[in-house]
Amino acid sequence: MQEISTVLTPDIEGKVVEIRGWVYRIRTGSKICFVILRDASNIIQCVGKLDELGKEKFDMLSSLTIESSMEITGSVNRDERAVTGYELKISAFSIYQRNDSFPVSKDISEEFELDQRHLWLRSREFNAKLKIRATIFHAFREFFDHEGYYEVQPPLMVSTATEGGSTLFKVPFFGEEAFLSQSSQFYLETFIFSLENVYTISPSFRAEKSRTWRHVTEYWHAEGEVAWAGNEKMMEIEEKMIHHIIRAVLKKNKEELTTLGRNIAALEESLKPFHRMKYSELIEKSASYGMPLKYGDDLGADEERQIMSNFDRPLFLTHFPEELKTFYHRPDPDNPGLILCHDLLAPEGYGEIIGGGERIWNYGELEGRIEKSGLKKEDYYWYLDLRKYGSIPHSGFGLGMDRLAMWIMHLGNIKDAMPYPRTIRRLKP
RNA sequence: GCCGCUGUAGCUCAGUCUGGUAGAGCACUCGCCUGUUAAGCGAGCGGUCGUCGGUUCGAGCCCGACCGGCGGCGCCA
Repeated sequence: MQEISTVLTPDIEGKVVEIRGWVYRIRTGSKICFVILRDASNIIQCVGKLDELGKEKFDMLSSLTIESSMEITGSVNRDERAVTGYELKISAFSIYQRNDSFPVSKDISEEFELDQRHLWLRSREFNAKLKIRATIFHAFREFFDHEGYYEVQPPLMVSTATEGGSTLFKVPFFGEEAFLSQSSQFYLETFIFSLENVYTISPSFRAEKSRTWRHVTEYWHAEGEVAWAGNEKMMEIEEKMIHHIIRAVLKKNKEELTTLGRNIAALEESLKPFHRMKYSELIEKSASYGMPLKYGDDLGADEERQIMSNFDRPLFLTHFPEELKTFYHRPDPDNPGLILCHDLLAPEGYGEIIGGGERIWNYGELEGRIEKSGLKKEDYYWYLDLRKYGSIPHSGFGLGMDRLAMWIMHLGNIKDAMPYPRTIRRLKP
């Protein structure tokens, strides 16, 4: 038994092989039948003929349905007429299951496709997406492991919010009220006092009633926290990390990128050094980017999309005004009113994929910012404790893995970049 | 929370303006076809037109209410 991809090579030509998988397409004539078989690796056209199989076997073969599972034995030949260049001449086959007609066919709406996601995962398109996602997740871990970071596991049921404004999912918790984590940042900060450099990939949940192309209520959040690092250092690390991920995808998934119609040259542009710009500089140049902004304006989806249509690779935007960022960001001692933070905006109109920066490490300063934000000090006692016992300068970041995947695959909606997206109206399948 | 759109066969849609008893393609079943490429040709199967109420001799179509769904913005990753 072998993978279909290993059959599609010149040295197998003329040999007899056994393959197994699912019927991807079937076309029948009265004396000839084409079964295109699919497995995890690829597809191959198999041909069965009446005079070679006999009537009983031939009828059994030609009455198969799309997605029926089977195994096939036959000899392989090069054939320009076959989709993947090789054809298997069927000498024997056995059927695991002949199913009824498959619900997913051509002419399906986006909504129906989402209802049938559990079946749609089998499509060549989603097969390619899942392979690319696997590479992205693996490459992220590989990068930080190689750099000597430790992967840690923060809790997902928590008692406090990280971002002030975000809405939290409530969960009953033995008579108390718990929330699903919207970011592991604060917990990651606790780990650095033991391990110094840490990262995690874990789900984050946001109960906002968002209906946009880049928001979902459950997403994979890759976060890192680095002891002794400043904003500049943090950006250097992130740039290397993104470069590593893109290089891995280009190395392992060229075929899948092609299946998805991704412009590979455009993606390769992002292997070059990223652009860097201060918020104030962006405001000055905003008119020339076709999106005039004034100082103090925040960047919405339309603004980011318009600005990033001017860039061929990612842009680090730094030094935002204090009012635009949440309480834990560290103000710049050299530039009053500005924050030592960065957003990484993806090119080709994709916008924000990372938010990060230096964290306030002075106790009094953090205490003041918590109070100013109208939050209760008691809820954050453990977070404040970190600034009480051996506090150090440190930075961190949060990366939306699904947004990164959406950009790398050049998709129009985050829901198409993940297998089971959760939105305000979707909890199934 | 705000703005826009939508609901007819298993799926994708037409029919609604101009009211007269339900259509196409795909899927499925049967038949034909010895090289198909989301094959083709012929026949068949398939619908309480989102729900409730109203107008009318007559409502998929007009009016009202309700329910469901989609897209976009804000929020951010």
